Amino acid sequence: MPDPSDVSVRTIAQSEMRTINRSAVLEYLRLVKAASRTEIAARLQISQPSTGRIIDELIESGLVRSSGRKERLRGRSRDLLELNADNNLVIGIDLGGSHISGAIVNLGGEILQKFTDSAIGGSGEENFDKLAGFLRLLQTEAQRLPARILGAAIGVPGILDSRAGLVRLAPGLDWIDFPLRQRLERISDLPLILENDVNLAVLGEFWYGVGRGVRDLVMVAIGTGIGAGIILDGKLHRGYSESSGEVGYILPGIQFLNHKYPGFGALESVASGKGIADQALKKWPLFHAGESPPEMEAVDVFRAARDGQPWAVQVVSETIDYLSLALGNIIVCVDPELVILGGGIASSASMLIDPIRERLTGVIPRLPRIEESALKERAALLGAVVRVFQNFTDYTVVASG
Amino acid sequence: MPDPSDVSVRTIAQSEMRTINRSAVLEYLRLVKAASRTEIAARLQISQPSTGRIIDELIESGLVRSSGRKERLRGRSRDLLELNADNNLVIGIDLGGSHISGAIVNLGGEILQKFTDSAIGGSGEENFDKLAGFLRLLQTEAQRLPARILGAAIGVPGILDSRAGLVRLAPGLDWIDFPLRQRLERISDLPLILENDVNLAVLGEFWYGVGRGVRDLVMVAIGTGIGAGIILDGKLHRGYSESSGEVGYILPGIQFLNHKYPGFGALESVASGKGIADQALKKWPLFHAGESPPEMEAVDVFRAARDGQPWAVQVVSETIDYLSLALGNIIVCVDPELVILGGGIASSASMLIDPIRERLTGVIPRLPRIEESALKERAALLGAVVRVFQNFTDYTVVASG
DNA sequence: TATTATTACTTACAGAAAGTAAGTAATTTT
DNA sequence: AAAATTACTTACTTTCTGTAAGTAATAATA
Repeated sequence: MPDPSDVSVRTIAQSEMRTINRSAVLEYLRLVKAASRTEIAARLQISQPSTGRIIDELIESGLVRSSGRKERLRGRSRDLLELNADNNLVIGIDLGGSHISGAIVNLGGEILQKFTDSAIGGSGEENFDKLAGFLRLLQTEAQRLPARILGAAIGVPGILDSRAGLVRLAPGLDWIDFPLRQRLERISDLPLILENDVNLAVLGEFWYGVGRGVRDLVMVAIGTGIGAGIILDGKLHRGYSESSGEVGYILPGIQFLNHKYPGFGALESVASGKGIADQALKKWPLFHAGESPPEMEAVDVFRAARDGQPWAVQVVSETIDYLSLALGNIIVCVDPELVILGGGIASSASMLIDPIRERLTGVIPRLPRIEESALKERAALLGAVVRVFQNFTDYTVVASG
Repeated sequence: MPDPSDVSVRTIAQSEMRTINRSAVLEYLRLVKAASRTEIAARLQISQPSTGRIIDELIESGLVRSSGRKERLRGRSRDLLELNADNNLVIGIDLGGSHISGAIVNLGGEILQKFTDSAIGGSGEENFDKLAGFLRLLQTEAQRLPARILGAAIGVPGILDSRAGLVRLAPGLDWIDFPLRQRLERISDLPLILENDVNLAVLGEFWYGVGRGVRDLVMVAIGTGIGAGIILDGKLHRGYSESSGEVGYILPGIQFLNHKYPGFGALESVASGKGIADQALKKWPLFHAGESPPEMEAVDVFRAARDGQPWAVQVVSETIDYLSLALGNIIVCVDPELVILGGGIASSASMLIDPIRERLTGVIPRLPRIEESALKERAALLGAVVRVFQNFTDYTVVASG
C-alpha cells in the first residue's frame, strides 16, 4: 500500500486556469506563426474576451507582439499576433562527444551568434572549464544585445539527475556524479537548465525542424555514441530514472548478453561512429593483406562505400542491419508517428533511410515515417530555446524582464 | 507548416476545473483506500470547502460513500470516505489466444461472477458469436444485482482503431478490419470499450496488482504471443497508430531481418508459448533419436527443465536469453520503474526473473524492478474496471445512475 | 463621398468555481 | 461539566471564464 505522501495527483486552482490557457495560446502561436485574436478564440475554444485578456498579458510580458501585418477579408482587418522572437534570447550549449558548441538563439529559432571548439575529452575539470568559458562568453555577448535573456540550457551527453542538478554519468566528459548545476551557478545567475543532449535535439526538431506538428516522435542520434530522444503526446519522455532513450545499449543479438558494457553499449560497439570505424578496421585487412590501414572515421567508411569499395560496402551494410534492428525495436515499443535520424552521421542519413525502410517492411507491423534531421548540428542549440521557454512560461507566468 | 485545424492544444474552462479536481479526489481515494475530507484537502492542496463540495457531489453520484468508520486523534473524529465499490459494477471480457473469459467485477476489484470457455480460434464469425453470448450472459446476470453497471470493456489480442471502433488486426481471432463496436452495439446498450488485452492487463496491475502507486511501468505478457502494455506518467501509452507494445515483433538478432512476419513476430517465433513449444520440438529429437516426440506445450517444457532434462534446460535457457534481450531493449527505450511479467507463462515467471536479472546486470545502465504478475489471468478482467471507470469519470462528470 | 454592411475587438456585467475566515459539531482532556 | 482540540460547514470574497452588447475599422454600395 503506497504511502499517502507519495501520491502525485494533480489538482488545479483558479489561477492555474489562466496559466494553462496562456500556454495554449503560446503553443498555438508557435505552431501557426501568426494569428489574430478572433482566430485564436475560435480555434482554442475560449471566449473572445478571455483571449483578449491573455494576449494583453502576453504583450505586456514581452512574449508576444502585434506583427503590424493585417489580414483582411471583408470587414475590419485582423491584427496578426506573433511570438516576439527578437526580444527573447536563449543561450544554448551542446556538449558533444568530441566538440562543444554554443549559441545565442532567439525565440524564432534564429542563431544570432555561434561558437565552436573541437577539443573536448580531457579530464572532467578541463571539460568543465571549457564549458564555463563558453557560458561566460555567451552571456557577455548576449547582454550586449538589446533583448532580454530568458535563460541557458546545456545539453549533456549522459544521464542526469535533474532534481539534484547532477550529471550521473557522462563517460565522454569524464563526469561521474558531477555537481554541474551547483558549479555553474557560481558562474552565471541566469536560469540554468541541464538536459540530455539528444533530448534537446529532439525538442529542437519538434519546434523548428521536421517534427513540427508531430506529437509522437523519436529522434535517434548517431554520433560517437547512439542515443534517442522521445516525445510522446507532445511531451518529452524522460523515464523513471531519466535514462529513457539510452538506445546505445540495445542488444542486437543474444550473443551480446555475454559482455558487460560500462559506459558504451552493445549497439554502440557495432553501429555508432566509433563502432563503425572499429568494424572497418577489422574488415579492411581482409581486403588489403599486408598493408597498414589508413586513418578511419565513420565518414571515411561511408565515402568509401559510396565509391563501391567492397570492404566498406560490407561494413555499411552490416551497420544498416544493426540500425534497422534498433529502429525496429524502438518502433514496436513506442509506436511513434515519426523517427528522425540525426547526430554526426546525419550527413549520411540519405544512404541509410531507404535501406532501413526496405529491411523493416513486412518485418514489423507498421512502419512510421523515417526522416533525416532538418537542423543537423543545430538541433540541440535550438532545442535549448524550447526547453528554456517551456520552463519560463511554466513558472514565471506573468513576470517579465 | 501544419494546418491550424490540426493543432491540438488544450484549453480549459471553468467547469473543467471541477472535473479535474474531482478526478484527483477519486484517484486519491483509490490509492489510499480511505481518507477524510480534511486529509484530502491537505494532501491535494485544495481548500476544505472545495473538498467538501466535491465529496458531496461524489456521494450524490454514488461513486463514493462514507465508510462509517472513524479515525480519532484528539478532537472530533474524521469521517472516512471510500470508493463505493459495491454499488458500481463493470463487465470485463478477456479474449485470449485460446480461451475467452468474462466477469462481473466491482469497483473494488472483486470478481463477483466469472465465466470461462476454452474454445476460441474458429472463424471470425464464430468467435464473435461466442463473445456476443458472453456479453449477453454477463449483462443479464449483472442486471440482477442491486448495483448499477458502469459499462463493459473487452480486451482484444490485436491492434485496434478505437476511434472507428474497428479491430484492425487480430490474427488469433481471424479478424481483419472487423467492425466490433458496431456489431456489439446491436447487442448491448451499455457503454462499451474496446481495448488491447495487454493494455487492460497492465491497467489491472496498475490499480489492483503489483503496479499500485507506480507511475511508469511496462507489463510484458507472454502467452500464445507476446505483447506489452505501457503506462507512462500514470497514463496508458497507446502510440500513434495504437500499436505500441507490439513487442512480439522485437528483432532478437540481425538474422531475423531476412524473414517476413505476418501476424506473428520474430520474438514470438522463438520465445512465446508457441515459440517455446516449436523450439522444444526441434531440440527434443537431438536427445531422443528415433522416438516420436510427446505433446508439447510451454508448461511441459518448463516442467521438464525443472526436472533437469537436458533438452528442456537448453530450450528454457535460450528462451531466457531471448526474453532478457527483449526486456533489456524495452527497458533502455522507455526506462520504466517496474516491469511486470504476465500472461500464460506467468506461472513460470519465478523461473525466469532471476536469470533475466543476472543476464542484464552490467549490460544495460540501470535495471528496474522486475516482478511477477500479481493478478495472473485476472489482470485484464480487473483492468476492465479501470478502463471503464476512467471513461465514466472523464465524461459523465456529475450525471449518475 | 457618405452610408451601410461586415467583421474585429472591447467593455460591462453575469456565472462558476476556488479560496478565506469565521462559524458549528463532535470528541478528548482536564 | 468546562475547556481544548480537531473536523467539517457556512457566508462571503476573489478570480477566473463566458455572454451580450457595445465601439472600431474596413469594404461594399449608393
